[in-house]
Amino acid sequence: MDKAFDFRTAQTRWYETWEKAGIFEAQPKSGKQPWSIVIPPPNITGNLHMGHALVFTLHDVLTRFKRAQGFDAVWVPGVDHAGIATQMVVERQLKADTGKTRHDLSREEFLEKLWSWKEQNQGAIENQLRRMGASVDWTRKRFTMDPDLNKAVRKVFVEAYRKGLIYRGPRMIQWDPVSHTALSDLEVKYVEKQGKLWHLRYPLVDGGGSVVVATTRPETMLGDTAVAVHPDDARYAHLIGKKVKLPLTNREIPVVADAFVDPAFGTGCVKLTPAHDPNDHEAGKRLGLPSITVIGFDAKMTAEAGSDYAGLDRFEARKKVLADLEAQGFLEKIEDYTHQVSVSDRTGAVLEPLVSTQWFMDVTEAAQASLAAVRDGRIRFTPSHWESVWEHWLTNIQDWCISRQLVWGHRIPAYTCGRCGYLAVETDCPAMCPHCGGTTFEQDPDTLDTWFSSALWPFSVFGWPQESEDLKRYYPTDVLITGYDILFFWVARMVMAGLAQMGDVPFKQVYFNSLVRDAHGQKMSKTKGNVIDPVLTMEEFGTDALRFSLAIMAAPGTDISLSDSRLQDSRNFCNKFWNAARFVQMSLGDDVDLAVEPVFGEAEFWMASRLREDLTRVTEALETFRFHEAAEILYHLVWDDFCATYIELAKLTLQSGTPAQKAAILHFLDILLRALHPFVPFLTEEIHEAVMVERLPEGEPKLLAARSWPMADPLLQRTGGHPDLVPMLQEALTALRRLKKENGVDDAKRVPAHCTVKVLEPFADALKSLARLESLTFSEGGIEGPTRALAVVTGGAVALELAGLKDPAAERAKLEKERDKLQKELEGLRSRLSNEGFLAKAPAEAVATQRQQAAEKEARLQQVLVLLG
RNA sequence: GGACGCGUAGCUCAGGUGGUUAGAGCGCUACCUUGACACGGUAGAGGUCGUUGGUUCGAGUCCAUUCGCGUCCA
Repeated sequence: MDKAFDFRTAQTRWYETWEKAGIFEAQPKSGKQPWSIVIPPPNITGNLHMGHALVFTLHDVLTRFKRAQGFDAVWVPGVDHAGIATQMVVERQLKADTGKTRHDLSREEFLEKLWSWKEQNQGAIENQLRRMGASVDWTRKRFTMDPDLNKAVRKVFVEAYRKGLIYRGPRMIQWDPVSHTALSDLEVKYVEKQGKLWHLRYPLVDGGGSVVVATTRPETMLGDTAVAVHPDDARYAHLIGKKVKLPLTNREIPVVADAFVDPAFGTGCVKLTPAHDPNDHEAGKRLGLPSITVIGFDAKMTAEAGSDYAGLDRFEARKKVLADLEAQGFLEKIEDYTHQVSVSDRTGAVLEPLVSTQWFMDVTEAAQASLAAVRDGRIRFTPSHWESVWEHWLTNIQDWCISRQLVWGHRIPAYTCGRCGYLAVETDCPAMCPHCGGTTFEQDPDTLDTWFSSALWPFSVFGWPQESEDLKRYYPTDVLITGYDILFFWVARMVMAGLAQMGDVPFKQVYFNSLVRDAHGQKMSKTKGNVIDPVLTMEEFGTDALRFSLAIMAAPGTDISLSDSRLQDSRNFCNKFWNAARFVQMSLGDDVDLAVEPVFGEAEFWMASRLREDLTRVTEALETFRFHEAAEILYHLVWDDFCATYIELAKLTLQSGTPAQKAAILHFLDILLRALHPFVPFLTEEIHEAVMVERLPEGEPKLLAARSWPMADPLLQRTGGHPDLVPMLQEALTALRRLKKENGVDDAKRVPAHCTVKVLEPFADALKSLARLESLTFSEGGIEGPTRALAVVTGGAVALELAGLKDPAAERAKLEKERDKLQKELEGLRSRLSNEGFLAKAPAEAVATQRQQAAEKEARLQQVLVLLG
């Protein structure tokens, strides 16, 4: 083995081997208990970013863990067609390549471009998934627009339509005038902008003065159909029912009363533009006001806006309206004003609320069912506080606008008869119109919101609507791991769809992973330039180091601050483990293998107990999604217990021991390899090949990725020895080293030493070697002599013989200081133990702990007193 | 405006149902090229847990208040 772990070669070698061996494939016929998880399908436009790296790492840790535990574990991979994002990219490319827009192409031509782009780019994200080491079942790979998945989409759509849950009609929606499509409420983002609040004066028709309204969008005044005041607002009560003359038009509009008006905002009078504002739209419906559309789908003013404005862009129109109002004396005043502007989450375009005919889905019932599923625990969230967010959103849910004016996506299965106009909603185009017998149909040109197909993912990937074996076996899935940013977009819709179509939840657990931030806790963004690229990171530090860093920081509910120093630490950890394995390899001859029954000494009993305790905790941590805890336990188990303590103690045995004595360390390494593998698969497989493959018992898989979780290893069940001996040894060793350091003795200089902890006598050689002592004598009782440096340890004291000890008085002062400290601590413990409240109310366990503490302090204090004479 | 989250060593973070002298990694100090590892080893220093008040025998851990930061929803 090389002196250092070369991750570059390791991480390019193993993936293909694993894949070819079929280790990642589901085994539906195996008789094993199934365990399933589906990937949150990355966009085909996307490249691997740190968010993916985290999600995929956690998926893989869990999947490999479950597989090792003996489950038929399947992780289904796939990609999402990402409607708007993909179409934007391809449109941009089309423009760059040919100068054309999509409108210069026929639908079919444009679709062809989209598909060829998809074919070229899908591989990128898939290969990055491989580089991460993701143990997905490639034979079950899916794309959201695969024919089977399209069939699922059409079936769901048609059935919901027949139940009346999907309907088409005119409603106010958020319109993206750049992408030319409707959006759902969720795709709207509100950004704060510095704007103006313009106060406009509208004169009363009867000549009795005027009213002043305040607005952030003056161009919409051309579509005003009323002015509203609060019904209880005494200032304006006399105006209700009167009419005002709308400037720049020759229309007269009424002054109406409605409770939604906030008397404190602006002047307390608001203009109502039912065609261009959601609140005004609602008010307009309540009050029976007409709706005048003055801005069109192209974001330009319509003919309704009047000949002076028709054809102008909405922002141009704003300038002209303001200029005209000012010229005619209707502009009362202008204030600076910070307000929220709705923009497209995807394109950033300022949206226009417009009334438009779209397809909608009534999700009232589905929302209720989804609420119930979380309330009664059929689905559990980690962290659980997301349950309240879930409650809030689902109890205030609106119908979902599902149609998009895009080409890329699942085309809506609605067909209009060319002869009579009958609308047939069918999974396939009908041959004949049931109404008039016509045979020509035109399919609705629109496609469905991308999330409509994503919602079906947990069952469509398994072949639904076919009642496939996979579907029966792997649905519902066991866990969903995804970001909280798509709680509503995706998680909620999957739950709704799963309950509606399958009659069962799509997953039993949802783990919301954290956000990966930079070293200073800042959100990564291209504009800030603080993005850490996972691909580059894997090249610089290794895939295993990246995975381990992400896992050890993945505390539920807390964001991750990723830094080079953290990555270095993980890389160092990988190297540390590599070298421990290298040591084992170098120390063992061909006569030691895993078939050799190991003989245990004190150190081995101790190491076995450490493994037993910690692997129990790791197993539990993984089962409760406490990835950071599992990784940290393993880190210290490897570094502190195995490397720093056990290997050091084993060095003596390994020099002269029998094969049976040497076999222990091999078994321990084997257990650690299996436990670490889900986190650092490349490193461990590489070591496994170098050290274990030749030493495996008959019938054991040759690939670590196929081996079992080590909890059941018989070595872990062995108990015996003196459980505190090794920790006591460590304490004595540290004390001896400290005495050397404190007294300026060179590390390498060997000095005689003494120890009163009799039980450590069997470890005399180890102590001599590790503390670099010339000699070590044991006795019971006190230690005397002014030439000695002294230290109290559990069970006694240790001393160094120092002929030229500089300052015996200082040595004494040190002991006196320790005496005082112990006495003070004991005082605290005793006062607590004499507190009646504590004795009466604290649990017996807590009292016992305190008593034991006091006894230990007491014993230690006695030792100090003995040394002081 | 509503809801939620966060504020613990120089830095970045852990600290289920309250129970001793609050942990980790990095960084820092001193020493060490000792045959697994300098991507290493040895020994150390360093926080009283944002503020104030309360509950309790006992609070970083529960309640209230306040300040600062962040996210989501209107």
